[in-house]
Amino acid sequence: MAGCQRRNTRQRQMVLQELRASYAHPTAGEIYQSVRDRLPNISLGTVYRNLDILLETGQAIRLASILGQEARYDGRCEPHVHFQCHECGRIYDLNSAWPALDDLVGKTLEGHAIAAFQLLLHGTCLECTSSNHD
Amino acid sequence: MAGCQRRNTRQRQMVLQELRASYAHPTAGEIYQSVRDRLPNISLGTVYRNLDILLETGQAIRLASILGQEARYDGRCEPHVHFQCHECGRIYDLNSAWPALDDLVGKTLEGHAIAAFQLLLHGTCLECTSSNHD
DNA sequence: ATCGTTGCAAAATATTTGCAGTTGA
DNA sequence: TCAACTGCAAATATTTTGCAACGAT
Repeated sequence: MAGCQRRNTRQRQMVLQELRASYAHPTAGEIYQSVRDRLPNISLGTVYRNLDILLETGQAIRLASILGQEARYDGRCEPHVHFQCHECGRIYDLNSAWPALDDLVGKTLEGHAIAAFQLLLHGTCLECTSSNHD
Repeated sequence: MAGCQRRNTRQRQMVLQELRASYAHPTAGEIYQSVRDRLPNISLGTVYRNLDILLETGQAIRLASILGQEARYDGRCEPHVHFQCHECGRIYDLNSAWPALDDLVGKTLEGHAIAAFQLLLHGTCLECTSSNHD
């Protein structure tokens, strides 16, 4: 399956478009719901299969979430840092630069060759902090 | 459930003991298998319920895994860095110090208050690199 | 025409929960 | 005692897969 000639199907286009349009780091189920507006017959299985292909081809990233167990996906592929709020569960992209982390890629640490990283910060997000003051 | 008087049951003791004894960042199912050697009647539901309590009381950490979908748990609670091998899936503790990260805790970044972090590096581990050379 | 892809439904995997009985403090 | 806890089994949630039909190239 890995070295085959991929086809550019409408289903795959829509999943990728949804991933790129959403800043919400959607789950497979959320992508499924959104895409159904335009492709009412798409199935959840197809969403999962396309997400796997997008991961394989480097067009998406699978996010490990500390909270919950549903995987989340991100169409932004440059290494970057995420913040997850432990009150509302939302995941935010952080735009600060992390030179120390970027430099790690390609190096070896304690014998292990580092190919990529994921830094997930968590705490209380701006919106939840504000609403806690109400 | 959060503010109640916890009981120190044998089941909870065993789950915690297993977490602290294992460097393998076990899944709930793996903990269940190990604990069954000493408590043959323990149920998987009890393992999950006790893991939740240990997370709540700060005696364990739930690891976000990039690979796979099963949650992994760690009895080491100081913030530290993990490395996951994308060939064998194993998770290793890294013992290097990360002052820049430790300093983040308690600060605010882009409006979000940071309480903790999880840095997960991935790539090929020492063992897989060696066996690739066979 | 070929073969990657799809929809569907069932299976597999992972986690949570209701309940009646048990047990630690 | 008695509320927290347990085992069990059923329910939920999440992801994967088999298969026959479909459709991009």
